[in-house]
Amino acid sequence: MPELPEVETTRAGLLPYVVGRRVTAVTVRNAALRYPVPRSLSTTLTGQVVRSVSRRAKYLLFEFPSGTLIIHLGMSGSLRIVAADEAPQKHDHFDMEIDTKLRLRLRDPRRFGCVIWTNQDPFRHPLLNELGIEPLGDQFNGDYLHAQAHGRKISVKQYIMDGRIVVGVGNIYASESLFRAGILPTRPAGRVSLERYRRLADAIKAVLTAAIAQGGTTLRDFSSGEGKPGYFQQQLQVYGRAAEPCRRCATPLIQRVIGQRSTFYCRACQT
DNA sequence: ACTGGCTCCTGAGGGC
DNA sequence: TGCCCTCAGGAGCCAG
Repeated sequence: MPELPEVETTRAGLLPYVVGRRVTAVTVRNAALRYPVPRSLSTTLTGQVVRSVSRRAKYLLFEFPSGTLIIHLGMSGSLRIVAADEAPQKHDHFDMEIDTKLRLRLRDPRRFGCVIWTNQDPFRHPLLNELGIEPLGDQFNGDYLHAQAHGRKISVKQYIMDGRIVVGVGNIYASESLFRAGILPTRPAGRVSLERYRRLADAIKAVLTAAIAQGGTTLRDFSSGEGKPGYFQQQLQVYGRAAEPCRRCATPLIQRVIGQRSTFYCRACQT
C-alpha cells in the first residue's frame, strides 16, 4: 500500500537485515512486472554485498559494488524479510536471498511495481532523472511550489501529485494536505497565492512526517507480519470519508474524481 | 510546454 | 452462492 511513508518505513525496516549482507541466491518467479525483470539478475547479484539501501521518490535503491537494484512497489507491492525456507505465496514474484538465511521477498498482486538493474548512476536512469524534489528536503517550500506553478492550469491537486514538481505526494496525502491547508483541490495551480502555498508545503511535510513516524510502529513485526499500518484509519481527516461530517465544521465531505483519481474535500473549509 | 486520457493487473466489495 | 460491475494507495506514455 505504498505511499511515500510506507516506502520509507519499508526502507528503514529492511536496512538492518540487508546492509552489509552478501546475496546468496536470486529467484524470479514471475518476471512480468511493469518492466520485465532481467533473467540475468541471479548471475549479476549473487556474491555481491549490499552497500546501502536508499530511497528516491518511491523508488528503493539497493546499492551494490557493480550497480544498483531499483525497486518500485507500484500500487500493491510489499517487501518483507522472510525465513529462507518460508513457502512463497501466489504473488511473491521475486526473492533475494541473503547470507543470513533470510530472504528479501517482493509480493505484488497487481504487478505495477518493478525490479530494475542499472550499472550506471541510478539518478541518471530515465525513470529517475527527471524527478522533482523531495518533499521532506529543505528545498521544498511554498516559494518553490508557487514559482513552479506560474501559469499552470491543472488543478492544484494534480499539480502536487506531479512527480516532476515534487515526488512522493500520493493520492491519499494529496487530499489530506489540501484539507489541512484549506485549499480546494480543484483550484488551478497557477491561482494559488504564495501564502497558501507556504501553508500547503508545511501541510505536506507535516502529514508525511507524521505518517512516517506512525509507520514505525508496524516495524516491530516487520519480518513476520502482514498487517496494515496502524495510522491508516485514525489520522485521515478526509480520505475515504465521503458524506461523513468534516471533523472541523461538520459539513458532509465531498468525493469527486479529479484527474482520474478519487479526491475528498470539505467545500466549506477549503476555498 | 501542457493537458487530459489511457494503460498495465488482480482482488475486494456491493448490488441483484 | 454466484455473477457482474466498480473501484483501488502509481505513474509512464501518448496524442492533441
